[in-house]
Amino acid sequence: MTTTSRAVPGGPGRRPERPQLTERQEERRRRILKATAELAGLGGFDAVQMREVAERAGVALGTLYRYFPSKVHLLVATLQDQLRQLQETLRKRPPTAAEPGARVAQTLMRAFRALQREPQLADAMVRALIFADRSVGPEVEVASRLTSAIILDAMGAGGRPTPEQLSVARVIEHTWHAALITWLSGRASSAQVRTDIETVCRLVGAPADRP
Amino acid sequence: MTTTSRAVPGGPGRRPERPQLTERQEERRRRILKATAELAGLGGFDAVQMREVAERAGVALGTLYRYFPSKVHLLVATLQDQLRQLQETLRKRPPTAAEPGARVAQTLMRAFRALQREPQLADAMVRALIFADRSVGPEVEVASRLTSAIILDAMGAGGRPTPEQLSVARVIEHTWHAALITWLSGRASSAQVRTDIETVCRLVGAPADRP
DNA sequence: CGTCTGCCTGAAACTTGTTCTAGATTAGCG
DNA sequence: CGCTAATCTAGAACAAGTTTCAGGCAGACG
Repeated sequence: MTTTSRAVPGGPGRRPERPQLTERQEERRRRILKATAELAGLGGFDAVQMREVAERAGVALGTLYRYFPSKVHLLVATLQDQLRQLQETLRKRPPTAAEPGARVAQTLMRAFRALQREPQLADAMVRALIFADRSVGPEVEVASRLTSAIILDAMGAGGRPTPEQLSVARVIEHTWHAALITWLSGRASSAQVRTDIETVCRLVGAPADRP
Repeated sequence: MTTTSRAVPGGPGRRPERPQLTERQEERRRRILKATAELAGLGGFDAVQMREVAERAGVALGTLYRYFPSKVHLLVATLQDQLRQLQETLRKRPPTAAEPGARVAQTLMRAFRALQREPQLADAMVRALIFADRSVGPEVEVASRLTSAIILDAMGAGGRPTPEQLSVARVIEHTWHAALITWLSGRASSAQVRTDIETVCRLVGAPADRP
């Protein structure tokens, strides 16, 4: 048993994230993520069962685990996908409000409406994100960075945000996640979520350049 | 199979929370929670294994499940215990700062230091809290209410808080939970947690009577 | 073309949360 | 005390995440 360092498709190469993937491998990966999103959309976190994902994606169970080392990894990767899509959409149609705080609120409410259309998918992704332990650290970090970037963009702090702006964005991101959790677990209405989002955006002001 | 409504010790009686419990039963319940806290303190969420808890508590597995219908229920009950203890402590030594925001920050930092002493226990309880699904709704609600009460107390809104104060407390509670999560999953340092707490308390001001 | 290495498959095994069953114990109660 | 229903115990059984293993296939390289 030498230092095998079993070559995971998802990456021994450290930096290049996901190094060179064969065409067929890229294809497999896509099928896995598609199957995951389908099942998640159907029944949430619990409905994403690894055997079922593997079957739908037409890969062996072992292969699924080679691409994504755990169910949480798989779902966080799915979240990354969705966040990137959202980022695309926002780039095309940015929020229109004048105040930074209002723009952030507008952006998050848009995202929230999208999640409301697929509450089960939202459940799967968010639960995975917050349940993730240290072993998923890097992947969660990527998702978190995407979220922060979306918020900072809405704040108008696109390029080089100040430390203060970063702190504010963190607080907003935290509130966003926690509000989603309470909504998903049925302890808060969607109206309550809206209130929470508006409250935090209003209170912290999401200032673009305030000293 | 009639409408058995299997009489769980934890309560068919709805309101009285946990109705009349025999001495022996109360004793069992204590042993279970003790074993849970021990295991959790040792290795966090994953180390709390139902068989092991049952064995340490000296009860059968079936009994454990009769008292706490799932691992998450068990850990949320443990959290409730700890929160009540914290509340006691705070009643004896309330925060000293003059500003409401500062008092909240002081209170939360005190709680955070306590958690830092038992990071694994914190891991188990917090992960359970946020991972809880609808079936744990009532228990999570209790824990959430305890947390809110602690924050509102620190704000000086003890008796009858205004809607604005409730919103603010919600945002603070959300940030608190989310900050803990990022700390527990190793994506934020304890210094970062302190910053987040101070940021949200400062930004929202935790106003005691502001219109 | 043949071989070699690494990826993929199918299937079984293992782990841990959860459920179920049969029998022993206990708590209430007449 | 003796009866009844509820509770507890020991242990098997089941479900889903994860690991492992033997063998097949494919592309790289000589």
